[in-house]
Amino acid sequence: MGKPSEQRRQEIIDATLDLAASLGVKQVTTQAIADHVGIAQPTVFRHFKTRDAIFVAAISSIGEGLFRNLAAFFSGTGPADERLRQLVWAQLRFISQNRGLPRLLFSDRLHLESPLMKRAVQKIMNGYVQQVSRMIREGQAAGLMRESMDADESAWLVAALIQGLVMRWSIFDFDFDLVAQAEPLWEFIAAALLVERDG
Amino acid sequence: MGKPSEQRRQEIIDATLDLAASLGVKQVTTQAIADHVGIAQPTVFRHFKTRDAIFVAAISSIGEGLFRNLAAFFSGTGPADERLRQLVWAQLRFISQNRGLPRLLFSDRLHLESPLMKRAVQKIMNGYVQQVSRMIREGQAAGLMRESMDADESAWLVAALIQGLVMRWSIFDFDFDLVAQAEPLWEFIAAALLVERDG
DNA sequence: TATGCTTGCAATCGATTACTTACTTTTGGG
DNA sequence: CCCAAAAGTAAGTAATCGATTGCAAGCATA
Repeated sequence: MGKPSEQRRQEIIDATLDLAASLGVKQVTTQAIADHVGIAQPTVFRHFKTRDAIFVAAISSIGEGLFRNLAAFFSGTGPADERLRQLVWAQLRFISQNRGLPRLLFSDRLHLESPLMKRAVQKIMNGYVQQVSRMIREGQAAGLMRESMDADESAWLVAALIQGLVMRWSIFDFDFDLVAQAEPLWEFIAAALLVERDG
Repeated sequence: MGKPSEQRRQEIIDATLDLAASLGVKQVTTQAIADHVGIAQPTVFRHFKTRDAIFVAAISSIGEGLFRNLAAFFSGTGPADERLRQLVWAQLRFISQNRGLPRLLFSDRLHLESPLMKRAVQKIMNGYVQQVSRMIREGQAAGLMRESMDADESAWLVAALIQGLVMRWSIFDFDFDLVAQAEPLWEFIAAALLVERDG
């Protein structure tokens, strides 16, 4: 018997994300995954029923990683505006170190072929926006953020800003420092959401 | 001899965009294009050297359509803030009527397989951002927009907002009215960019 | 009418790839 | 120590798809 199944599953998921980051989703064939893990191609199907199931698991895995990375800011104790600011930085840091994420996000496999993958992403996005919306309402209650902005809509737009930025990063071949964009990004968000202080 | 080449080329491009909108990029096989146009599959290669060249032409075609649609707002004569506001509406209207665009934008073919397609998109994005940046500088000069915001960075972030919104639209299966999102989107942009008026 | 270019198609090639089958090896519990 | 179950593989299947080839038909020009 080879390695225990759970360990192999994770190896296959990691290989999938590695390969997606460096080669793109389409190049992540079951053969490529097998080579990367160091097993035979049919063995992949011992652990996942279909290729699609691998991608769904990979999305979930990276989504969990993201939430683990951001949990401290979602439920921290400091002022909401500062937590949101740090969240932006942490998120860009995480994405810049997990390039498989944009590759999966911007794949037609996700957008049309695989309803399961899409549902996994929808779940992650909904969870994310819910947390950010809560932070904004906290900020509003504390008098730090404008009451005039709708918290839910604003949370979606914060998510959209980051996704759009990541999309630009992907289209321009990862050729600028994503984390360095956190500053102008935060300036924009702050200008939109925070109440005006001093003049 | 059949139809003149230019006409066939456009038919092939239109078929590509139609099919991409309804089926996704991967499903746009040369056979599917041929069926949709009503010609044989090898005939497609009489008009385009490779499948990739079809997508590049399709991107360029839709990019030209976008600029034709937005040109009036880029170079209009009214106040910059009002023109930017109308630009947002016009752009969302255009995209909602050209669903092939998000399908192409969020395809792995674009993001990794086809450097030519990517370059075409980069060119469109650069042109778009340049125009928006110019509008923002106009608004700043007219005292309508905050001098504290960098025009170029802000223009990229406006583009990111729209792209992120469109991405959500695509991931959620086009199941909400994109144009209806123009209002909260503009509220966010206005809060970030415009100077505070009345209290 | 002869010539040459363009558009068109049927047939097919060559390569790729997800997945299956039939079989072997390894492991761990009783 | 045995043996059932899990993990592994080699070989093959079936289907897809981009691209090529060889040839026919139409139109323009000389």
